[in-house]
Amino acid sequence: MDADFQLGRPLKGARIVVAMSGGVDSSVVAALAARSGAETIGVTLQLYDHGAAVGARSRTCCAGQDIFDAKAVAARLGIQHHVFDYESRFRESVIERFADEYARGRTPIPCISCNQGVKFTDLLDFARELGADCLATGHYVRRAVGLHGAELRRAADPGRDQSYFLFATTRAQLDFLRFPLGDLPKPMVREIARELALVVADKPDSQDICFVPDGDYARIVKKVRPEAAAAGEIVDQAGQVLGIHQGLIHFTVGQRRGLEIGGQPEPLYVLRLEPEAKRVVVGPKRALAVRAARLSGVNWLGEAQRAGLTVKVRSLARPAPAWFDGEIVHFEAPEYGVSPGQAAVLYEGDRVLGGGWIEDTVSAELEAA
RNA sequence: UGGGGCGUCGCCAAGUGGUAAGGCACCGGUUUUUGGUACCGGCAUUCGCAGGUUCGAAUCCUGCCGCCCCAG
Repeated sequence: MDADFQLGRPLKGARIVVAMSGGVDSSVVAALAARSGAETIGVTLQLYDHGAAVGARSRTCCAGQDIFDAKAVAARLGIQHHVFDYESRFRESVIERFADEYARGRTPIPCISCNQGVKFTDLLDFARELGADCLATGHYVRRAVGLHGAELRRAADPGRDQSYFLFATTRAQLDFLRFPLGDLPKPMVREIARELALVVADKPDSQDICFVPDGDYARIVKKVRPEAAAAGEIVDQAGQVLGIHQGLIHFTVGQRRGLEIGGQPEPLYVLRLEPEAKRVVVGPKRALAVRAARLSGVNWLGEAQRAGLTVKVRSLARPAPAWFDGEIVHFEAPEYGVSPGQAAVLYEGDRVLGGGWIEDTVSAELEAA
């Protein structure tokens, strides 16, 4: 299987930089690049280090064993490989921002900060400096060239699509990026890895937040922003105190579990977080319905599309019908669990038009009342 | 210490002689490169305590303990 790197020039003599995380996906991208005939340079960023605590079987990326794996793959493929220490950069652009958001009562998406900053800014600039023709990554997303230039599209394998995490990719970045796995089903990627006998062929997929080894992200936030772990009241919409919580960091809008409030006729969900008062406001599911969301930091890759769009307010969700006026996304049917700090990503069919960060929402219940 | 009511899983709560519903919470799993959601599964050999009646009681009787309300 050969990949199309969309270079518009012969691959022989071209130079491709591959972002290698140490997982199967980016390893296969490196293999496809090497096989294309282009000069291939693998680059791995060391983003954090948990030391010996992180074993070979952990589902991480860009640390410890992963770097070792990336090196082994590069050696096997016979390509150059470089490792750069981006720990401090990652700490401030991803980890600290992650903690800050929680402290503000919002729910961050570190994977997008990481793509936006370290990967598509720092690493991309570095690839340019190397005189590369493109930077290839293992993201499951497609890049197509349309009438108006490069377009970002959902992956062919809907179960693997990662376009949600790439909404902030700018046109300039998209011009330089390539995603060779966007057309492939995951099983085929593993098959290629096995055929080439890459050591990472059967390595488990990374999941959860990469820099949180044990799933206890609250501990990380607490270390950076202790105030986010302060206890407070859990109140209903009328302000009646129903319970006590152990820190806003443990909650997000739409969350049901973890409130530890029993004796209710129906489940309670987090409606909003009030960081100044350290309060968690809860209510029934119907109170969670939202009809619109105001966005900030909008990145637009489309033309003048407004209506007939779909939007995803979380990574795992079927896109919902919506229209966008440039600042506010209007949902045609109520959405539930729309949390400030998360991303709203707009699509026209399979194409990613852009998106933005959710700042606040408009309740759908108010209108019904 | 007169009268009335109540005491069933962490919480709410069915069940008045036939061998403990349900909801909430909690736990586990599935899903998943964010947080969540959703779905599936688990969760009182025991009904305030001690006796008694009965083939059989959470349900009937007796006593005790605790709580609530009204009245002193």
